[in-house]
Amino acid sequence: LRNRLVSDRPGRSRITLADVANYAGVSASTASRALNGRGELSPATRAAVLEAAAALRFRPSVLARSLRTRTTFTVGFVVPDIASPFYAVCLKGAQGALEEAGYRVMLMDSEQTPEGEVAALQTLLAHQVDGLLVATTGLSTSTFAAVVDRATPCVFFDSIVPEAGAGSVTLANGDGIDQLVDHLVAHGHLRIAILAGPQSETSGSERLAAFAAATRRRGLEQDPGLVRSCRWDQDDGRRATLELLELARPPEAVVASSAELALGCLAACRERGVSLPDELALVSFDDPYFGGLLEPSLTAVGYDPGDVGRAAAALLVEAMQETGTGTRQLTIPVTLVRRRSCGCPAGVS
Amino acid sequence: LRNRLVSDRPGRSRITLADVANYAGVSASTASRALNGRGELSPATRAAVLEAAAALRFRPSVLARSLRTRTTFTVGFVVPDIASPFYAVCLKGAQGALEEAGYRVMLMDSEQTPEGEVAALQTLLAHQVDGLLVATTGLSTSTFAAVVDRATPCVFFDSIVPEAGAGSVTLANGDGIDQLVDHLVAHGHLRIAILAGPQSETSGSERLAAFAAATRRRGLEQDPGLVRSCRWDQDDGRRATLELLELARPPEAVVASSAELALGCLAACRERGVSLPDELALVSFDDPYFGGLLEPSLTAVGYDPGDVGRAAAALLVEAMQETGTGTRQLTIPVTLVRRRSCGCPAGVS
DNA sequence: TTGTAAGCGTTATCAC
DNA sequence: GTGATAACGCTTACAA
Repeated sequence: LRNRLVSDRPGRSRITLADVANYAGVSASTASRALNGRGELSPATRAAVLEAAAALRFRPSVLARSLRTRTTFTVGFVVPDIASPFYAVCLKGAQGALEEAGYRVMLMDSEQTPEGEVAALQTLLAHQVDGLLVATTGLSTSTFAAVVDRATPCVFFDSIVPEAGAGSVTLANGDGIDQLVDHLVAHGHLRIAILAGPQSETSGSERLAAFAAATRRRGLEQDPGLVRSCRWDQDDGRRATLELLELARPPEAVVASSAELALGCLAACRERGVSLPDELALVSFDDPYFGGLLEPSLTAVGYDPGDVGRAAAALLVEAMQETGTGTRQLTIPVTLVRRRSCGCPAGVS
Repeated sequence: LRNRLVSDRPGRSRITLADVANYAGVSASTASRALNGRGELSPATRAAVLEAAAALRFRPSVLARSLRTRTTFTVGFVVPDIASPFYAVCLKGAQGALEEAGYRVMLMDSEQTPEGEVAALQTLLAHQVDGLLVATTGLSTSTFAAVVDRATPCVFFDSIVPEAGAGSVTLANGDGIDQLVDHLVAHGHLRIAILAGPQSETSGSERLAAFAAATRRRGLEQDPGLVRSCRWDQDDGRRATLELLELARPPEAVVASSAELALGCLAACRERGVSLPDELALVSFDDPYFGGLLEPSLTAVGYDPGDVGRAAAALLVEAMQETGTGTRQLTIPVTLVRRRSCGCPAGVS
């Protein structure tokens, strides 16, 4: 095992396994085995290779390895809008869990459109990602199937494609809305409006459906004018609230389907001089981290979006490792945080 | 050019260029040329290849291509905490600009530690990213140089490594702090404290330095006890504020170096029953999107973090395409938004 | 225990 | 114009 000089590498950009092997005086395959701890080989050779690799500061080419092994240890992450705190925190949770399992994440933003989402999935598949984590904007089962082959496991979170993927993680949308409506009823409200999100997304439609069911069950007023479906953005919430306030008979209370929509509602009320919670009660699905510092402080059902990301990542890792496990559905629970926007006195929570 | 039957593909996972060539009745090299529009070839062959590719739903292997061409069209994005709205929005801006230029982004979270950052950079380099976008936690020039080879262009944003990289994008930290201090002085405050961020990061140290210079220039009180350096988290801001409030002579006003720190200050004041802005004035570097809805609404210098990401991405794309351009420094301007936490009357802005 | 050789799916350099 | 052929840097039978 003589260390050959590491000469004749003119401008060659990268140190390769061959260089290491050469330096250690062994063949490339032996070097590979030593580095990966596969196969039996003499402690001496192993040590020599390891030393060579260290001396040369060898960094294996992930590309070459992936091409050969047909696995990239990369997962694709697709969300409608990464600037949204919810998705950003999901991403952080997922990234942490994936990193721990040895996976890297490639991020794509679908810009809230199905076309963007399809493009994102195609790009990711062209990169041969080992798995997919997606919060869909509402792809159909058939569209999804046409784009993503069965071989690449996919876990949906927040918003799902029916009968597709290796699993899904969603929030307890129904339970959360129930708690919100119940709480408003406890405050004596009978005429409650909802700021609903996009109906193409699971969390939009499930929350609206739960609202309809809950208000019916409670015998509350059923006025179609009280249901406003819009996108998740703050300004959409603002506009929808403005419309509600202009109704001949405005609502007594509003359920916002997300923190952004609640903020929009707050903004609209401030604009119109409507005082919360006296003239209008407000509760929200999503408890933003500054919820307690708003005026009035926000009553909401909360949860940790990081849990959603972590759970989805865990499911995906499982699906990527064990082949052909049945699809699993997880639900992340939510809990009510009572503050002042609903009409509760200060200092309750 | 007879279309050969596409048979004998048993369980072969992927459709390759060879399949397309075979289907079109040409060689792999011709197929490659047709698909990439390189070299001259007869319109008929080109059409045949394109048709074959479409018929077979051919998706070239990015891996193989990258291995061969030595370019991945992937850039690495490293931030201390992707759950932070600032970085999330930067990411979105950068991602959009990069996507447009044909690049994908691989995300790494350094978890606010130098070790995490080094590991992230190494992973990214092992993936042969074409470029790097990093918000450093404060790596030294030498550490950075030891990890990242000169061949991979790197653009820093928000926080930089001195004398390294192909460029940088920072906020107008000095100007922003000046505006904040000037405004508090205009309100008549002489004893002003600062909630400073980590001094290892550019935006932490520049803001503190600017604060020291501005207060000195204005002849304000220079009390070391009024300077609190901590991490960016809300709870750190809360704790630091609590300490300030317990001083024998508490400050009349506070400059928070970030939105998170301002929220922490708000929380601390609420806890202690200190009323803003009467007992303590507060201004902040960073205008969070809900700044107008807080109680009191927050006076702050604002900017669009997306601009930071977009600018950094533009610089990087330039650096990746033209070789050896000199390093460029960009500064994103900030503007003062007057609301109520500073002592201004309602409805100013 | 170690080496040889084939191959992963492309692109590039030559000939023809 | 088009087709062999040789890399790109790695892993893995199969031999030795």
